[in-house]
Amino acid sequence: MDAFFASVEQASKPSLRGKAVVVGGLGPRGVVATASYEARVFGVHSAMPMAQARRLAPNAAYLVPRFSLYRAISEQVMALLRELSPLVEPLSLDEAFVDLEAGGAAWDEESARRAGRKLRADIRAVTGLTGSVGLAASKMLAKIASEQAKPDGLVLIEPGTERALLAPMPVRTLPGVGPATGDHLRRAGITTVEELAEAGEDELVRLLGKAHGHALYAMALARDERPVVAERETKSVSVEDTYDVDIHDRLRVGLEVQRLADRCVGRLRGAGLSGRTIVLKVRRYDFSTLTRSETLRGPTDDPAVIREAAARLLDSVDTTGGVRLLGVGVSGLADYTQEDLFAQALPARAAEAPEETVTEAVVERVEPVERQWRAGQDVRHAEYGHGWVQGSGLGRVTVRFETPRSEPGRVRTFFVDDPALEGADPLPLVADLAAQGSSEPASLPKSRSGTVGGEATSRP
DNA sequence: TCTGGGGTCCTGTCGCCA
DNA sequence: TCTGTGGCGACAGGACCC
Repeated sequence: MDAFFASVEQASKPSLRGKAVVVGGLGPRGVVATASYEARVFGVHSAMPMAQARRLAPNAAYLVPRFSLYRAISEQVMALLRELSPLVEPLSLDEAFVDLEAGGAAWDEESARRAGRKLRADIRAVTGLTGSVGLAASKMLAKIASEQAKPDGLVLIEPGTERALLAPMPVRTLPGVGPATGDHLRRAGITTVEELAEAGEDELVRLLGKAHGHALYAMALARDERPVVAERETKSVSVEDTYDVDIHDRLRVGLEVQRLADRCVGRLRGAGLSGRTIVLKVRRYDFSTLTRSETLRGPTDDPAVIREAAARLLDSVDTTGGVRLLGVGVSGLADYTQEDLFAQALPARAAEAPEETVTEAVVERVEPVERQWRAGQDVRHAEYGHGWVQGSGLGRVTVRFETPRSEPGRVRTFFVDDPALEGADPLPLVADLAAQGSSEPASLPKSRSGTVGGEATSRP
């Protein structure tokens, strides 16, 4: 999908179409998640600190991400991809590999192009958004093709032309070559894919290590045999928070770690998982990051156990000077717990000690009660109808009243505690055919499994 | 300029054990 | 009994991706 988060916001907010839109964290330490193509003209791009983006594009619209909406749209697109093939590998909310051959959707160049064109049309019809398609004989090449196809295009890499195509490209084009590897290679005099291939496998292994060296040499020769894998097991679950201001108070640090442990357990349980290894992550005032981990004898999803482990790990960390980020994670996952095993062995004991208050403790902490209006949030006003928060401050909130299928709307300002104003669910971007003629208001699918797609591979 | 959040994978080191 | 070696799990850090 092209500039996915920003495109969704433009589709749901008519007044933002054709304008610079930046989606990301709006706090003092936020970064850009996605910038619309109009914002990219100013030099704004993903992962850039928000403060810098605001200097480059002061007149852009700055919005917080609405993940539940993106997820719902992602699921619609993933469903379209699964119509093409059972082998769909989601990479993120807005990208996926599809093995067209396995689904019988394509067997040569022409059929692949046809499938790609139809997919793009279907995505537009179902979501109102544009997606780009890269067609090639391997995942690496399909990915490169889809990058070339953006925005709103389709690129097919013809078999036999791969090496010639890759040769002049910068090494950074290849997946897995980031800033560090790119620098490393540049210092060794390697800047293009051709030079990578010429360097030879042994030299690359010497420079980058075994796994990376072999993999990169293969990619430089356009060799990539990795299959499209539909089901991937989760390996870890984690939550982390960056604080607007560094935390110095050791007591507060401890409390935050407990809170994060509870949130992590909430996620773990939500996924029906438990884990053996507890990981504490601390980013200090100077951005140095350290992790401490502890492996238990068996997997657990018990908040008390995970809180205690996280607290022990914190004991071994020096936080003088302040911390800017804390995180708690669990890995070594299983879909059962050590307690389950005990329960099987001792059914009588399990019955006499019913699950105590731990679950409540986890649930209770989730929702803050305070009323907050965040830029981009959907709202409904008793008199003016559906709109979105354009900004808030000084006890006022500014709302623009418009819907995905209306004309750009008017702006009105209210007191933040105006009783006529309430939070609302996002409206669908495209007229929902199923809901038309029914008394139910149109709404997005709440649960369907899957995620969004961009790349497709085929072996013509 | 001042760096999010959620992941995956790889490497080096250390201690234990056969 | 002593020494060497290799495998392996745990742990910490780093690179990368979206």
